[in-house]
Amino acid sequence: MTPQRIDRSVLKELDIFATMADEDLDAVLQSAHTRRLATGVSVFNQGDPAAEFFALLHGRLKVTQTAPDGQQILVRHVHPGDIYGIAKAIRRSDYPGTATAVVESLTMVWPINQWDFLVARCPALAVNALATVGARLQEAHTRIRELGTEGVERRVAHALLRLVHQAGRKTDEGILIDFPITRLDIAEMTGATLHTVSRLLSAWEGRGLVSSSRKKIVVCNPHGLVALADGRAEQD
Amino acid sequence: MTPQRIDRSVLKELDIFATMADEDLDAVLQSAHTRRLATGVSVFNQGDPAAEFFALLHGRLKVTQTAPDGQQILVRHVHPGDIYGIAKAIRRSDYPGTATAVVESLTMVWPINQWDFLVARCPALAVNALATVGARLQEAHTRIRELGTEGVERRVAHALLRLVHQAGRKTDEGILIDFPITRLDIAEMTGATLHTVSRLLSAWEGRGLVSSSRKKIVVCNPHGLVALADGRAEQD
DNA sequence: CGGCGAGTTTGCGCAAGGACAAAGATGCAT
DNA sequence: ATGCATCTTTGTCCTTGCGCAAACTCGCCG
Repeated sequence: MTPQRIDRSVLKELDIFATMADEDLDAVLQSAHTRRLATGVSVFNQGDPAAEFFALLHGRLKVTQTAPDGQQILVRHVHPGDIYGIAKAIRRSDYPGTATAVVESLTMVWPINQWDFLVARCPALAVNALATVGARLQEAHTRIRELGTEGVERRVAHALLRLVHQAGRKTDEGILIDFPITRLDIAEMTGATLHTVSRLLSAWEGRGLVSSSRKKIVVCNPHGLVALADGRAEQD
Repeated sequence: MTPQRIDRSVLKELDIFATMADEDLDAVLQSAHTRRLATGVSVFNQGDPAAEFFALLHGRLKVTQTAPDGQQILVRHVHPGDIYGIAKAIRRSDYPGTATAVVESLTMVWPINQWDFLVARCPALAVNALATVGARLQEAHTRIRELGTEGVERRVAHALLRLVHQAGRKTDEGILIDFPITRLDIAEMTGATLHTVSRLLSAWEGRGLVSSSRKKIVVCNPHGLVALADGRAEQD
């Protein structure tokens, strides 16, 4: 499938471009192209020279980071409308993580040198990017606090609620996390082992809080999960 | 002591203003004033409406964040030359944490409404702030990785090395962390208890890695500490 | 349609480090 | 000078959740 024509209106969906004038949007479109991503394919790898930056149009990505000793964490998921891979904006010359499609996805791509050009032309871009990165920083601090002060059960509950917030879709059994996610993914998000996550989900399933199967999680009782996350013991 | 006259040259020391033209610097100075902070005094408190933003000239601050359940973490230290409290830049109307002077300090202060004004006048400000926040985000991810995958000993070793990097001063016994810091502070930086931190420092002191006393830590053998942080067992 | 690989479940034992407790140092304040 | 608040050390016990091991299930690919 050949890269398709993208319309200005698509860009306006992206927070980062939302405040830009039409002619600036056209300039942004000029230098962009799109790329299809099959499930499991990586957009960039940790350590690669940062040659491009991106915005996700459809699908989902996960961003992981691996330590020298091989230990891996899941940094965040990328959802439609998010920009990502903006290493240049934070003055890195390489990507600090690896971005991988967890479902078939479609992304916009810009050559990295366009960043400075676009920012010069439209300073609001830097301001918007600052807000985006700031929001990520706050979420990171929240995770640090959880990792430092809460037990595994509460951390996993928080992570699940965050996923519900980011990618929840109502169904008749409850709220579905609307992309494939494994026990290992959740373990890497929460600093647990996949074994512990599996045990927790089994226990919760028994209590009717969630309903899960292979790569799929439905939260049946969000209220109960919030109680768990807040550390209030569940009482039936 | 009355607020003293600040010179342009002072601003140029701050990363965030480093690239600005002289007349812009003067505009920045116009709206600024300075404030002395006695040890233990807070500059702003978590949840306060964000009315000002700041840059530290002398001294040290610590930024803490407290969860609803009272659990606290130490988010970071603020060093001379850092800007902080820029809630507005990341579109928050309140401060997400509390900043407290750990030694007598001197800070610059701007009314928050100056932020938009200054950014409009000098877009480089947003670009520089983006780089600063980006660097903090990367550090936060590193901490998340450590918290999720490493044991307490390695985490404390990493935290200590980071402190050495940020505020190390050579002395003849080794590298001194150049501001008062308690076991509890380190515990709140690493997700440990002050008891465990105390035990670790005692053990390390026995091995000649560090030398510590009340609110004071000297790293005697940085190389050995790096070995610990990397998870390579120490062999004498 | 059968096999294989990725993902999941579950059991068991153990170790890291937290909880609790109490005593000891240090230095500031009056 | 002395007393108190803050910070630190150390001991003992006990829980959390990880390590290891093994079986099981699902769905896809040939």
